[in-house]
Amino acid sequence: MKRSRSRKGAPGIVEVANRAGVSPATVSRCFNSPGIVRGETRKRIEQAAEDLGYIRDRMAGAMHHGFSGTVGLIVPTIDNAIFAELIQAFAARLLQHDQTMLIAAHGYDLNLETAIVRALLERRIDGVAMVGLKHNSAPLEILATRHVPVLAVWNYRSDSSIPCIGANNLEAGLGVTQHLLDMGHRDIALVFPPTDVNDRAEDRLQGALMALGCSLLDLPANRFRQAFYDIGQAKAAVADLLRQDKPTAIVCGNDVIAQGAVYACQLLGLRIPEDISIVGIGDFRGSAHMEPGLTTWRLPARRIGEQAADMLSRGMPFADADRISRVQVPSKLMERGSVRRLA
Amino acid sequence: MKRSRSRKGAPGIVEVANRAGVSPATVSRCFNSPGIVRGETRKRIEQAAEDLGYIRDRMAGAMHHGFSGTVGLIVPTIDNAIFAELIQAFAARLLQHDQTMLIAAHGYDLNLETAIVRALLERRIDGVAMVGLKHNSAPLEILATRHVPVLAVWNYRSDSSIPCIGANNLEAGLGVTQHLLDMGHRDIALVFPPTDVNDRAEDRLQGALMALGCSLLDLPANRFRQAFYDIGQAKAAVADLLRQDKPTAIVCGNDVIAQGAVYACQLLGLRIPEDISIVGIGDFRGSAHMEPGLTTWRLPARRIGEQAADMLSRGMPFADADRISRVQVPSKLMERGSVRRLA
DNA sequence: CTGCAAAATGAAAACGTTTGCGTCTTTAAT
DNA sequence: ATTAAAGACGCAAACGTTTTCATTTTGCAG
Repeated sequence: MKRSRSRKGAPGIVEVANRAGVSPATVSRCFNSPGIVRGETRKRIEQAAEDLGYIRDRMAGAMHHGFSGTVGLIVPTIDNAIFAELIQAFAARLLQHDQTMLIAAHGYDLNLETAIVRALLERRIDGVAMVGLKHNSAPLEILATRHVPVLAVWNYRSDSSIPCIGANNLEAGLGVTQHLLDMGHRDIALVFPPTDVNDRAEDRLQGALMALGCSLLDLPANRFRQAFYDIGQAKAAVADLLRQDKPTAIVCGNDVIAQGAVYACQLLGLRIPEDISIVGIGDFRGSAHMEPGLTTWRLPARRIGEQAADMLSRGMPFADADRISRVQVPSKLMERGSVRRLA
Repeated sequence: MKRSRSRKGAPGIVEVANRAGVSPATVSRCFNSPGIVRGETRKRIEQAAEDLGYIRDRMAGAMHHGFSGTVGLIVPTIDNAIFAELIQAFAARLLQHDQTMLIAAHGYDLNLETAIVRALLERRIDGVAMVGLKHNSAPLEILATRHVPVLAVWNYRSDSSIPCIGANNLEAGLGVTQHLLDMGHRDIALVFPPTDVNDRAEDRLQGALMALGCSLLDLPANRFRQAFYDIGQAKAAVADLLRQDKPTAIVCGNDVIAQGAVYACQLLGLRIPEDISIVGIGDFRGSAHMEPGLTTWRLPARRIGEQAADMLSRGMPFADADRISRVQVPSKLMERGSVRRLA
């Protein structure tokens, strides 16, 4: 039934060894610690490997020392501008470290994470990066049991229970809202996604409310809207918001929502920033080129991705029992044209 | 130096076997062909596996039958809306088949593909999907030698040399341009990326020229611009184009370029579609919600991704020497508001 | 030359599964 | 009840590396 793959044309380490006139052990050493084989021998081996088109089998190797050279990345979604830059940077940097990336998306369904973690573990990943600090305990426990390093990316909290690298999202929410206040805005609406499974949004919202000096409940009904990270949905939500009495500015949970907000304004014939100001969070690809350019909070996705890859590639001495390593990457306001200064 | 991972807490198949009072062989069978073990025995084994938190090691298994349960996906870029939907769909469907995805991007540098293919092969992928029909021979040969199934995704050509699944990009380029002609436009400009390493763009451009009934050389200097798939670059290119004598419509190589074109128009104060019409290709996430909605050619990314995953998961009997399977998925014009009918 | 430490290499035992080939039960047919 | 066929299961040999330990070679000082 299951026809076993005839690895006919694929030479193994022993074929290389034979051709080079050495033992398989030496060939293995030649690849893993080139320093300990004699120069001339190494030349011969490399030549033989080259001739035969040898490609090592890391799985076989992984059976011994347990390292597969592959790490996992778990994101809420790929189908979206949000994590694109992160994923790309992570993958690219990993490749430089001679590692590869196994990626999976759970679509903001944290329960799916358990299945995903299992699937990754079956492939013996050396470590895993997962977006966000909020996770079910099940997958975390499984990973802990196997001693697989876990790194939370994207968000930073000084009191996170797992190692993390990311920006301070509270600061982001606070920052953009404060900017609006600084520009003289007093009537500000908020458009955010549900925060129950999204700690990034949770922190941003909290930061925004902190700047506003009030709680969500204090907010007038028409100064808050919920929308997933989806342009169409955000557009609809904002359009609905704007059809009633308008605020002078809108804080969007991220740039995707901001994009939807911009479309909503265009739909209603409102000019930005003359009629209404908009700020986003994230500074995704393209946000700078919008008309007007979107004022937003820059989250250094590329840097986070690269550094996460570095951390996971190294011996990764983070989370050594008592000391959890937490890295906060700097983020900052990008002032562009979508905010108007009020008298 | 390299502290070997103490897989202390990780039970193997033999621990499960002991606890269930059977041999490892039976446990293995219980997972791979549940049908051939007695119901009562199976229950006991499953219980034991559950208790111990057993997670099978597919690498060990892969050493025998050669299948790792992982397939590769090679795309030009992740950092972009273009392939996001494809990647997401591919990964999600793969997960349903109990497979995982190893992904890598080459950034439109085909030479990098060889290194990527090697990296994937070292992990013993069961198959690989790569965007596009144009590839160097080196990676293709390595894959062929190893009998690893290859599937080109995204573009379709009836005469492709490797199995493929995708839309007919020539038809796409032809279709949007013809639509413009049908709407009365006669002065049309083209904005496309370099076509030397991008067969999708190549086909689209050819289709557009076909509709126009001329070659690229016949085109007036100010009716063609080159821009990579980057919003900022496209915006600049189109703005440059529009500052001189304006065409009545622009055909964009894809929706990313179209987005840049829209921003360029907004920058110059041109209204769409009153002052100028714009069409894209791709129908990416968000294109439908723009103001006005972008008229574009819908490439069913989700469907391509899912079907590609299905093909690669099955025994994949495509490319059986003489018979190369080529799947063309239907694509179509999405008429929205960015094109104006001319008198 | 001789002898010895250091360096280079080889032999073989892992690693955790799968699977072909037997053996021992069942079940069903006579 | 007897026997054959089918069904369950166990044994042990793979799979392609890495790594420990032992052995051989090399370099060098005496």
